[in-house]
Amino acid sequence: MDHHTRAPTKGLREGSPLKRRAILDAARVLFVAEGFERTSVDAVALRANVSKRTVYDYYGGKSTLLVRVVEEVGQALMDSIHLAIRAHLGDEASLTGSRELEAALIAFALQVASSTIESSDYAAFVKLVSTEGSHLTEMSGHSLADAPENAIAERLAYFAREGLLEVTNANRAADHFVALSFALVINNGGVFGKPSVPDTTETITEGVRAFFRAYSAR
Amino acid sequence: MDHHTRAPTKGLREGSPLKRRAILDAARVLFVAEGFERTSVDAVALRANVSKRTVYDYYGGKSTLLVRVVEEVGQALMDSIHLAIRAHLGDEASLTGSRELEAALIAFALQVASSTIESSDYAAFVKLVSTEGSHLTEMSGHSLADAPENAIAERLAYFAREGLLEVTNANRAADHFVALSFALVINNGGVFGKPSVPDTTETITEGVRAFFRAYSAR
DNA sequence: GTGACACTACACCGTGTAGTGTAATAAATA
DNA sequence: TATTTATTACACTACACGGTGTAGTGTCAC
Repeated sequence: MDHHTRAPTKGLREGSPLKRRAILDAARVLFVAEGFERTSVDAVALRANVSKRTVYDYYGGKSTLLVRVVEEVGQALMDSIHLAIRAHLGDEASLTGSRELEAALIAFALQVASSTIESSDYAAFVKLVSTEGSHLTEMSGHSLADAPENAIAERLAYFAREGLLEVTNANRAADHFVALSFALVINNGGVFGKPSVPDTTETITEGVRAFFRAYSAR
Repeated sequence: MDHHTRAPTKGLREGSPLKRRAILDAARVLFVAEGFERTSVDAVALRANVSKRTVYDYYGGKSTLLVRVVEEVGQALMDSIHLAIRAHLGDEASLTGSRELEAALIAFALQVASSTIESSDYAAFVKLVSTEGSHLTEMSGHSLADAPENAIAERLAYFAREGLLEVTNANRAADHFVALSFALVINNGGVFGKPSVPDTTETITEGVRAFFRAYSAR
């Protein structure tokens, strides 16, 4: 894993890793909870038990703080997905039958959902990115956007090659998979912000089942 | 800023319907394009060719303006959906075969998408609501949230009764329908804000096809 | 001690912006 | 024409917030 190693802005202080963490954590929580615009730098400093000046000395300003937060959470999501793929959808997995594959897909989606989405209001974070994303033109890791879906698409193509799925367009299939599982959990029950909060496990399970009905090789 | 929030119908001026429209239209366009926070009341007044004072005389303030905009667009969406349902999924429609139903579902989704979603960046509007929605606790018409999905669920249940679909939970099926069609168009290609902009028609068509594969009675 | 450094506390600036008060003016109405 | 009403133009308040400069304090190494 390559780290920054770069000088994005000048005259920043290195400081203690603990304070860096505290600031970044505070920023993430507040951005997610209140939104980027509504979160003041003072509030971040207060929550991190750090002076406002230190926030500016560590990170260059509010916008860079947002960039760092997005980078970090995006990376966490990607790691989580790759981990879950290795755990349930790897090449060596003995997914010989249709039932096994369905179960594996469900397990995969459940693991990703529980490890990242549910924790710390990941849902709100995605909204944050898609909303405040206009401030993120300078995202170093655009990999954030494509990587997850690409990874899933690659696996689906693999299972298609194995004769377990019927997939003509892997990327679209991946979009459908995400739409039926994670997306449903994130914006709860549809695009029109419903208030109902059904069981995440059930939502994911049924979503993946529907995906499987649509894409399994008969 | 924690003052009042209470003066919905008190001391407001009636004024001319034209100016009301102009103000509301300007607010809608700017809120959608720039976001609620980033839009100043001055900008709204400027765009509506009206003095800022008039904006405050007509509507009570910025937040009420947002509420009115959300109410209106939500209503437009609902009307559009009901219209499309009547046009393609009505009881009297001669949907005897499986192929006809699939085609009708596609036509329905395409009509809703083209009449509301594409026009005037409805996508951005949905994001606006889901983001600034915390300011909308006092939404008079909560019908905005439930109605669309409920209407779709009702139709799906009907087709299930007719033996054309296999649906155990109509509401969940409706969620899946929306997720595979409108939601995919709105947040383009997945939850992780992809930059790609494929054809809306193709996205909708393929999404509904996938839905049909998952829910058609074999 | 002395210096180098990290950090805080705090005052401060500039700016953007919600919201109000009011005088002047245009338009409708009597 | 006189009066009332709608609307504008504009000044003005209040305030939140991003960002900076700086004085002072604690800490550690030499």
